[in-house]
Amino acid sequence: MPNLDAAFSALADPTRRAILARLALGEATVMELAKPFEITQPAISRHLKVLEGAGLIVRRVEGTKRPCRLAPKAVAEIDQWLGMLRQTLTANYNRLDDVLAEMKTKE
Amino acid sequence: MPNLDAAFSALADPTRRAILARLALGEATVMELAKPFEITQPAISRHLKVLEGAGLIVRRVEGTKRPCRLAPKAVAEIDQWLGMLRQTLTANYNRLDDVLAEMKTKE
DNA sequence: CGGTTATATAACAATATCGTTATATAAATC
DNA sequence: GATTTATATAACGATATTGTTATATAACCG
Repeated sequence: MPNLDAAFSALADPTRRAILARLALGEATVMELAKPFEITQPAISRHLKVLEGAGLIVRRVEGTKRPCRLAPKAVAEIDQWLGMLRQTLTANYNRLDDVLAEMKTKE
Repeated sequence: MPNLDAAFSALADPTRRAILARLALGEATVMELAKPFEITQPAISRHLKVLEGAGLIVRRVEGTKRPCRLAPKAVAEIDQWLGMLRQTLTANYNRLDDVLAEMKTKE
């Protein structure tokens, strides 16, 4: 069972999305991830903790460093949830719905 | 330019996700949406305001009622952003990454 | 018109979030 | 062994979020 609350909540922050975007290019250490931002290192550490807690990233220990990488599983789970809405988007009855709404408006 | 902050933030709440799930089945009024929940009507009204602010739903006026429906556009935009991560998930270099990580661990 | 129904808004308390600075820890290096 | 580097944690203030109750508004109904 994924924690969608935590996952979406984690994605709601632009700094965290930028971190994920960076990690999409491959593994990176905390300092590497912090560099592009103007916020302090502790702030980044906490963002990473949030991302880890949401299952969006995983970390390993390598000496003093803690390289981070994307966790495919969590992203897949978010994707799965969105799939439900996506289905509605593309379904025909959605267009029908639009038409009906249009008709009612004109009444 | 979509507001991903607002969109993901809106999705972070389970009540709001449930509302969206309900709307995926078709239009519904505020009262209809409120029924399954134990929270009060004003709370639902505010959740809807959040969803509307995030562009995830649209509302029309029909007498006293304000029927809500999913807004395809916002969902598509979220989807698009996630696409970036999805790509990483399925890409082969991700597996390569795993292998490299494995090697480093064993060193 | 008067009462009910559908919804919104304001005010408020409880809790969460985000950034900062200061400090801790542990590995790396000189 | 002392210093530097990489990262984490604690404490704190500012702001945001969520729910509640009370109340407003406007359409509907008899």
